[in-house]
Amino acid sequence: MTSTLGYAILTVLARGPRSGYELATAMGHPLGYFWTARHSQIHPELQRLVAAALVGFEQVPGPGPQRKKIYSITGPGLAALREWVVEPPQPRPERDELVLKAYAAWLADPAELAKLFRSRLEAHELRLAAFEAERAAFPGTPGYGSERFGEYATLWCGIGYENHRIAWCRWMIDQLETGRCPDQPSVSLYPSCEATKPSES
Amino acid sequence: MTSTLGYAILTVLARGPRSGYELATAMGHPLGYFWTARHSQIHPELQRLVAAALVGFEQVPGPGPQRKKIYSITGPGLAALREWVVEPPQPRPERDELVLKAYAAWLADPAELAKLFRSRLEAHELRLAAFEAERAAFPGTPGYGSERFGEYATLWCGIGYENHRIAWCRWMIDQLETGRCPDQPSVSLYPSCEATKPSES
DNA sequence: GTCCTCATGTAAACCGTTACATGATTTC
DNA sequence: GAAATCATGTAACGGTTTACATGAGGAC
Repeated sequence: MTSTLGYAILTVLARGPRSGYELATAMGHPLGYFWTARHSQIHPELQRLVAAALVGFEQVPGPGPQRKKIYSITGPGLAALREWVVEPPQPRPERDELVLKAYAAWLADPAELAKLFRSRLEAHELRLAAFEAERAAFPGTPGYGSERFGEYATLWCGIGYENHRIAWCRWMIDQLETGRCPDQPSVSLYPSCEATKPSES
Repeated sequence: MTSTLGYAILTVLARGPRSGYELATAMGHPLGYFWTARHSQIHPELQRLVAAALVGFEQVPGPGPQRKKIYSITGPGLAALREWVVEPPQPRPERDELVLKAYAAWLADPAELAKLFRSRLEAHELRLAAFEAERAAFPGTPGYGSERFGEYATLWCGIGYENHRIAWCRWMIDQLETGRCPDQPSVSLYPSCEATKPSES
């Protein structure tokens, strides 16, 4: 029983031996799009994985008196990873601040909020373009037994997600820019002296 | 400067006064789809919000010697909330265990993994149906000045997300069930005695 | 009488981020 | 010589979950 971070590390190590530093940089691309960790989290976790014999390491003398450790997955580590992959993930609570802001949109200045969503839209469009370019680099769909299948599958997911977000941002911007503003409900404030409060628009 | 949880609470309180208990249950539906918190987190946060004068409360004697507190948003609280809504959200690192498992799919038994994705697909289809039913209950698109616009906008986002997930799960299942399994790359194990290791399929 | 809902809190543990701390190698 | 990169760790802090703790009211 390891934490999900442990399995994320094992997932990378199954692709080949890495140093702690390389693992930390691997948490950037493409892994960083669905799992991240800083080196300050990775090094202690590696120590735990070594203690659990899921991972081993070799001291590699780099140029000079460098104490570089190259970690590899062990047989038991690979077995644990294989088991974990097909287990249902424990549901994590969703926390999406942008959606929360959308939920509170009725309180905001629509022009200001549209500006925020336009900037988010741009970011999603940029990321989509990068993902599309990456997918174009694949000759075809890799088979599931191939290491590259994972990359392709997560890329597929990322492209779908970005498209969904782009559509939503566009819809939000459209609503905020061209939408009518029919009813302005009241906010009941504390101290509860005034029952209704007209909008300051 | 409050935490996002504080703004989530203010977002709910802007819709009307609530007790701490009601706030905790409000973190179920629909808020729970994009922000959650337990009562053990809500009560201390309410104390902080009261200390910051963003929120006030009235002791309401329920039936019997009940010490129930009804919280309301204050003028400064509403002002802070309005400012927060249009500020760009700080980017949170994505952590999606299912996508991580997809990244490690090449190690797994495809039939077992397909089973997992079928169960996830079912869950997304159920949630989509619930969302669609909710959207059908709206007479039309609420204007952005309406309190209900937030509900509609987040529902829109949720429906788009579920559709995206459903498409991805279906693609994954299709790949795992009908896909070919051409190349089986090796895993370099520790101790590094064997360079290649054929698959146990 | 027992269980469920309403109601409010605290404490311990865990996960993750930021900051602190060190030091060699390479590039400009 | 300064800065960037490679390299490994620890400490403090903040946010979140789980568990502990209590108690009234209503339904069965």
